[in-house]
Amino acid sequence: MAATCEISNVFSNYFSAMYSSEDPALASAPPAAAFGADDLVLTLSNPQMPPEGTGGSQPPDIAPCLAEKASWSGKQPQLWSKAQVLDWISYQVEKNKYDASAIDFSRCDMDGATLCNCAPEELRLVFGPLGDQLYSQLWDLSNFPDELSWIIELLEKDSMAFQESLGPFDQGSPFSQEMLEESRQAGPYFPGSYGPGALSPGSSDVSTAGTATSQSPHSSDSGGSDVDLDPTDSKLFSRDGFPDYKKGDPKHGKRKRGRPRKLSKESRECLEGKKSKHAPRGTHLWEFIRDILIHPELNEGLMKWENRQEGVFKFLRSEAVAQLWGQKKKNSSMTYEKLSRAMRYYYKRGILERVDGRRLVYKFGKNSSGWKEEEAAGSRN
DNA sequence: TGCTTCTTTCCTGGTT
DNA sequence: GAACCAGGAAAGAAGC
Repeated sequence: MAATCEISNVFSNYFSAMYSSEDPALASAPPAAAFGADDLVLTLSNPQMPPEGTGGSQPPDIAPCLAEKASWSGKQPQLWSKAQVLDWISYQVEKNKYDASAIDFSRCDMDGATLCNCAPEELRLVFGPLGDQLYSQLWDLSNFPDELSWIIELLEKDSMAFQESLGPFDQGSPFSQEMLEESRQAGPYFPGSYGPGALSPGSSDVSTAGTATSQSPHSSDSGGSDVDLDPTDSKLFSRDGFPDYKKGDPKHGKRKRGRPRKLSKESRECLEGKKSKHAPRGTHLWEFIRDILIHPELNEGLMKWENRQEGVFKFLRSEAVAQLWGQKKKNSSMTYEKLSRAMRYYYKRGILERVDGRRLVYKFGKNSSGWKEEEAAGSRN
């Protein structure tokens, strides 16, 4: 199915963007590259906001609430007016604390389409060092929201079919429903907008390499070795409103045990948008894991089946999966160690079974469902 | 309000 | 020594 292939490619890009900390281009890149991924994640969580809150000095849980909706946000850069282009440039200048005097404003009189057609060199000429940053941001704005919207559309259908096939048991497939629910708000849906009109990541000196190249996670992973995110490198998920105390703060000694206190109800509503009072719980780790596994076209390089019939699977990029889980649970400090602890609790409940002697390998138990081929197949028809 | 479930976090010790 | 695994303990979040 062609759509499946495209989803695969898109998610490869998406995951590469999120987990490409080992990408030399990204590793050596200035903060610009990191901003791209950061913005992407933030955009997913707070689509109604500009990629980053404009209230720089506000506390993280308040700032997004007060941020004024930018005129350019939620709109394809290609469609920006001249005024919106200027607005966006101002925003970037302010965000990066950039010296605006270095910008040749006489050459900024362009609309979005013109801006998008600029090569990185041209942007650098006009905006100086900020040019690379702008190019990177433009790439993200031009591509990711649309790609995700498109995936979301498809997965939503997939998820609905899956739930129908499973009946009442599986209300709330976390990967394909809740995650999509969160991601759906990423922005307006522009069918086919990442075609030829979009910025190309293929440019030679792409400072955006970290966010834009479509290097498959497989490429450096021949099965088993962990090419994971550094667990401490939580920048990707650092600005979606988590209280700072969640990150181990050496200045304040050890953290208390147990789950950190959540944001106030008001702050949460502000961050997440007004949701129904009784959102279904539905987000179970094992379901999340299962959904990654039964969507092989989406989980490239994250996990794999060792024995589909037996329900045996293996983590290939354990920390990446943990980060994804953490992102879903709005917990930037999630690690594979914590995730695996939760996994081990499933042994007692028969949701998972031990696989002795094999690292990173687990097996679905008799109390899990939805992973068997016939069940999963039902979700695709 | 209290109980229960499901994590999340921290920790120690063992294994690979 | 690093990464992973196992499991105890404590605690938060959310549903009932």
